[in-house]
Amino acid sequence: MTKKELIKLKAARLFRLKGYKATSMRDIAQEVGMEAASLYNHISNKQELLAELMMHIAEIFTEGMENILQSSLSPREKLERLIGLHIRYTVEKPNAVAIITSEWVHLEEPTLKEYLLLRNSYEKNISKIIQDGIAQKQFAEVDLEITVFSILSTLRWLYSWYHQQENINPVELEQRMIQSLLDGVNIRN
Amino acid sequence: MTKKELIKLKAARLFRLKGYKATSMRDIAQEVGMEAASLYNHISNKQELLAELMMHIAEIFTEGMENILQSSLSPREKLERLIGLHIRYTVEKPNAVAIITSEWVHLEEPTLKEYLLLRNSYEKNISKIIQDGIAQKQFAEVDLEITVFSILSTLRWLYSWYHQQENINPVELEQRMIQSLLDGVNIRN
DNA sequence: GTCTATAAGTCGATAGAC
DNA sequence: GTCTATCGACTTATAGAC
Repeated sequence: MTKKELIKLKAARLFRLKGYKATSMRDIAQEVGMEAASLYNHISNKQELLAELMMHIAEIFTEGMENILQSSLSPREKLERLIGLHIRYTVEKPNAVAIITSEWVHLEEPTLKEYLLLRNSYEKNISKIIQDGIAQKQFAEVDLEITVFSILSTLRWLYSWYHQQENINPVELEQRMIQSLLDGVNIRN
Repeated sequence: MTKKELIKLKAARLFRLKGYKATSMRDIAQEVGMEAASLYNHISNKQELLAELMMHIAEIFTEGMENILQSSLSPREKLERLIGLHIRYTVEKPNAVAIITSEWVHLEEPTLKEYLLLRNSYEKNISKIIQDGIAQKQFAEVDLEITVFSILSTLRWLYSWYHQQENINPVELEQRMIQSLLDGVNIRN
């Protein structure tokens, strides 16, 4: 791991715990074990840290979504994969997931615009999957807007719930979440 | 409206838009139409603004919950009332609802402890309602933890979705949300 | 009750020695 | 590549004139 990667790792944890604005370069430096001035030999400024952390995880989710969309899975299976995607990265990179959910307001232009573009298209893609599922009669005729919002809220804020659950198995969690979220969407028998 | 109420009103909007840490006393003063120093004739410090805004809305939700619990409604009706409660205050006080959801991390002790106490008991009460509904066979045997988390996520983050919907009728929204959230919980026919 | 002036501290970021 | 020293701007909050 390079020094820059270490700095980003420590910054991510602090941004998550205290928020971007409340985290100082001195805070980050202390975690890394150097003086604040030395950070600037590895990064150009504080905003760069936020931008790189955010765009990296945003691109991971975007790629995950593209893989799901390009597959020949059914809408139900696509939704299951999407839930799996969120659980995997919530467990693997909880800090990054927390930051992308809560700290994006502190992004400056032009990165803010780039992020919002990815975010919008991500939401539209979820909407499309559910719409397809309804059209193919795999899902009940639910309220599209509210269902998308509800699923997205649950997936986005999973990190805040997950980190206080200690002995939970990610694989088991995935099964429980799939069942819980899809039973509200799934066609009744 | 007193000057203090006006200050809290303007502060709430800025805390929501920019976050507590990124909002300066000068920002608030400018919105109110006075100098930053003059604010201190009406409030004692910045943290007091956050604490009063947060605890006021927290108590509103706590009282709403108590009214629901003390009623003789069925679990399903209680959950419907709870959804109505969140929609009402999301529409009436979107800034306060946003702040309680996103800015509570910046609360200082002892208010932080008080807030977390209310928050914990609120979550336990939702859990109790759903548990009762399952016991009375009004709800399906859903995964309790995940269902509570999912409903709470959806209700808490409603403000972020609502403020970008322009022509939505709160009464209609309530019906749509009740249907959407409860169909995932409700027993299948 | 509002203002100007300012205290006392923190912020992000840079300069330059080593 | 890390340090010390420091700049200049900004922060919350107070003192005191009016």
